[in-house]
Amino acid sequence: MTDHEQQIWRSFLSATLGLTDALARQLQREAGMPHAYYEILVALSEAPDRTLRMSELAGIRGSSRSRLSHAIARLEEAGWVRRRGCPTDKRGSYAILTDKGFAALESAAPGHVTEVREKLFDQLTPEQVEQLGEISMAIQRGLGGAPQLTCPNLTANGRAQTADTRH
Amino acid sequence: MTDHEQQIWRSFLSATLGLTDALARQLQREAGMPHAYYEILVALSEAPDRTLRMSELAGIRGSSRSRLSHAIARLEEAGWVRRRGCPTDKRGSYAILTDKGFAALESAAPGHVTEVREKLFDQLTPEQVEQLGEISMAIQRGLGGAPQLTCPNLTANGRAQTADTRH
DNA sequence: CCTGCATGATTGAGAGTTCAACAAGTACAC
DNA sequence: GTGTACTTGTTGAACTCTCAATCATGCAGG
Repeated sequence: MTDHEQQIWRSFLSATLGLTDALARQLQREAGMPHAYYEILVALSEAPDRTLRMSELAGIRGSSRSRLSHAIARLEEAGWVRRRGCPTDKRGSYAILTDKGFAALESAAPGHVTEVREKLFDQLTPEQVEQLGEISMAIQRGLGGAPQLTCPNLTANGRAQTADTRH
Repeated sequence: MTDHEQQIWRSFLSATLGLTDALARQLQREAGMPHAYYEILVALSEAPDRTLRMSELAGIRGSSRSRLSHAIARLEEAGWVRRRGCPTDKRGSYAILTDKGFAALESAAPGHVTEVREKLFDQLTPEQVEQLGEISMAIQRGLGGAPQLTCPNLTANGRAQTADTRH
C-alpha cells in the first residue's frame, strides 16, 4: 500500500468513524436511543403492518440474531416494540412496532436527518454525492455481495414508505 | 432529503458499517485485538521512542480519555504497553509500546492490510480512490475541523515508521 | 414412529464504550 | 501564600455487542 493510499485510508477511516460517532451521539442525546435501535425502528416502520419476523429484521442489516434479540428486548422494555409468536411456525417470532414506538421514531427522525444533511451532504458537491453513491455500491459488492441495508425498495419507481421516516 | 439522497445514504451506511465490521472481525479473529486497540498500537509505533502522552494519544483519534484509559489498562495486561509517569507534570502519564507489543503489531499488520486492500481498494477504480480521498477530507472538514487521525507524521521528510506497520 | 439434523430465537458471560464522578496536580490571580 | 478554576487521568456503573451454548420446533429418512 503506497503512502498516498495510506493517507486516503486514514482519512476515510477518520471521516467515517467521526461521522458515525457524531450521528450516534446526536441520537443518543436527543432521542435516547443508539443508532442501531433507530435503524430497527425505521425498518419496522416501513414494513407491512409495521411487523417483521426476527430473522428478516436481522437480515436487513448484517445484525446477528443474538444482537437483535437483545435489542428487541430493550425496545420492548421501552414500550416501542412488542413481540408476537408466529402461529404457522412456532419457532418464529414477530417484532411489531407499537404506536408509541412510531411516535418515538417520528420525534427522533427530524433531528437525525438534519444531522446527516449537515455533516454529510452539505459538505459535498453534487458530483461528490454521486461519486459516493457509486463508491458505496462498489464496496458493498466487495463485501460478499451481502444485500444488507441496500434499499429493498430500490425499484425504478421507488417511493414505498412514509415521508416522516425518510432519512 | 430526496429519495435519491436517501438511497445513497443507506448505501453509504451499509458499506461503511459492513466494511468496519469486516475489518474488526478479521483483526479480532487473527490478531485477538479490536480495531481500536490496533490503532493505538500503530500510533505508538510511529511516535518518537514509541511513547506518547495519554492525552496526545487520545487526541490522535477522537477517543475519550476514559476510553483510552480503559484500553491502555487492557493493553498493559496483555504486556503490549506499559505506563510511566511524567516527571515534569505529575498528573500526566506516558504510554509506551513494549517490544512484545511491537511484535504483536508486526504480526497483525499484514493480514489487516490485506483485508483493507481486498475489501476497499481492490473494489474501486483509481479515480474512485482519489474521489474517496477528496470526499473524506470534505467530511472531516465538516466535523468541526477536528484533525483526528490524519497522519501526524505527514511532514516533508516523512518516514518515521518501519515498513511493516504501514496500512 | 423417532432418530438425526437443520432452523428460529433466546440466554448468559465476557469485552469494549460511554457517562458522570472523582482524585490529583497545575496555573494564576489576588 | 491562599483560593479558585482548569487540566490530566482514573474509576465504577450502565449499556451494547459478540460469542458460544441452549432450547424448542420443523423436517427428512429409515
